[in-house]
Order: sequence, then structure tokens, then C-alpha cells
Amino acid sequence: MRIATWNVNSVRARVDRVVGFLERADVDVLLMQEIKCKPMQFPYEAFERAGYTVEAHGLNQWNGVAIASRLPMEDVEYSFPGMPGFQKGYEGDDAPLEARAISALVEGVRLWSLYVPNGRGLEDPHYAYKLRFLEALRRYVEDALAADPQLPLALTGDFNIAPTPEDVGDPSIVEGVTTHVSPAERAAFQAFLDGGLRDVVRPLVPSGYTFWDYKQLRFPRDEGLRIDFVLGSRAFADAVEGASIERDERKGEHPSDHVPVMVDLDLSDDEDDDLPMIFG
DNA sequence: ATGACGGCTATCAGCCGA
Repeated sequence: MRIATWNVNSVRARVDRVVGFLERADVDVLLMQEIKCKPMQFPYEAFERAGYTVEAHGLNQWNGVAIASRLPMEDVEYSFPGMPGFQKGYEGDDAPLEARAISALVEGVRLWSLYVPNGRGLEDPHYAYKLRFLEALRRYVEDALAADPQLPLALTGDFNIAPTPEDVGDPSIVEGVTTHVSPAERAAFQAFLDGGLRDVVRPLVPSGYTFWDYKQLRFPRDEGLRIDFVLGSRAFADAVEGASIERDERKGEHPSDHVPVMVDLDLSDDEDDDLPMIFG
């Protein structure tokens, strides 16, 4: 099974690019972020013509997440348990939820498409929201894996965190000045790894960015950020056979500012694949 | 070449993004 996660920065603005990529790259499941539309506005037809069904979660023109799959999707969830909400000027615990998480079970794999809040600024209420969101997500994963340690589960999407200095090539992103690189954000990212998830792409693609700002010639100068990830549980990570960052998708006409991150899985559940047959 | 920001809407200005 081949999956990809992609912050598409409006699915309506570049539906042909997105569907074209799915067909070219032979993707089974695409986990999208920033669809920037409501479900009734989603360009379903183009995906269906290519053989994909779509589950979309969007509340307005901001955020929005969706999953397109040519394999059956089961048990679709909108938002994860304990996910906090946010509304400007609204610090209460019961702020309305945004459309930042959607999940489906595909071939027994629990896949999440996540759009972690940006944070905006270190003193902005959105930054505290970002940290609350990450902590609630960590707790959800902890509970899910405590209930079923063998569950193949992946958190995929735009984490809006550059975990290491090597992930920062954009000179406008500076520790102590901007979000994405603060110790608290990096600790929140590390907490997923400490909780048993693995970044399944980094070992296979050690360097490279997943985002380049539209401004200031960031892409031609290769001044990007690595902020899009696939974090897998043990069972998921053990099934990973390959990974790539689809850098070419940043080129050409009307690209998203993010590129797809792709992962190949072997779900045959045959852990002895690479061992010799003894009584064969 | 990979090129100087681009989506969205209570639109032609302001918000959001990283």
C-alpha cells in the first residue's frame, strides 16, 4: 500500500495537479491538509474519475482535511478524542473545534491526516493552542496504543514544527523569534517519539525540506523547512518499505507551498520474509 | 532552470499562512 500526505493549500485551486500526482505516483491513499473548503465544495468528481473515494472534513475557508483512497475506508473519524478548539479572543476550554484532523481505517491501518495549528507567534494565543493540540494528540496516541499495542497507526500531515536545526533552511525562521523551532514545540514533537512513534521517513530520506514559502525565492534558493511528517507506531513502522519527499511537486504552474511525503508499506504481515525457510 | 506570494471571502481589503 502506498500512502502520501500533502498540505495542498486549497484543493479547489489545484485539483488537476493533485489528481495528476495521484495517478502518476500510483498512490493508494492521499491524506490532505488545508483543503480550504467545506465538504459540499470539494471537487469530488475529479477524484472519482481517477478511482478514488473522498472523505472530507471542512467547516469554512480555513484549514480543512480530507482523505482520498482507492482502497475501502472504514470507521472514519472527525477530530481526535480530546482535541481542543480555538476561536480568536476566546481562551475558554470550550472554544469551537476547527477542521484539523480526519482519520480512516484502511487495510487495518489507522491513518490520520493532521493539520497542526501554526502558532502564529510565540506570544499569540494560537501558540498556546498549538501546544494544547499537540499534547492532546500525544495523549490520544498513548491511549490508542495502550488499548492495542499492535495497532498499525500513523500520524501524517503538517506538524508546523521543524524538529532539528537541519530542518530549517528558511532564514526568516529563528529560534527565540518565531514559532516552529521553539524548545516547547520541539519537545512536543519529541514526545511522540518518546511515546513509541517513529519518524518513518527520516531514516530513508535523511535530508530535504517539505515546504518552501512562496515569497523571497525560497524554492529556487532551497530555503525551506521540513515540517511534514509520517509518524508510525511499531506495527506501522515495521511495515515500511520505502519513502520519498516529492520535491518536484513544488515546481511548475500553481504549486502548493508544500510537497507530498510518500510511504510504501508491505502489509503482508509476514515477519519472516527475510529469513531462510528451515523446513522448506 | 526551480524565479520575486497565494489562497480565501460578508472581495477590490483584510485575514491567514510559516
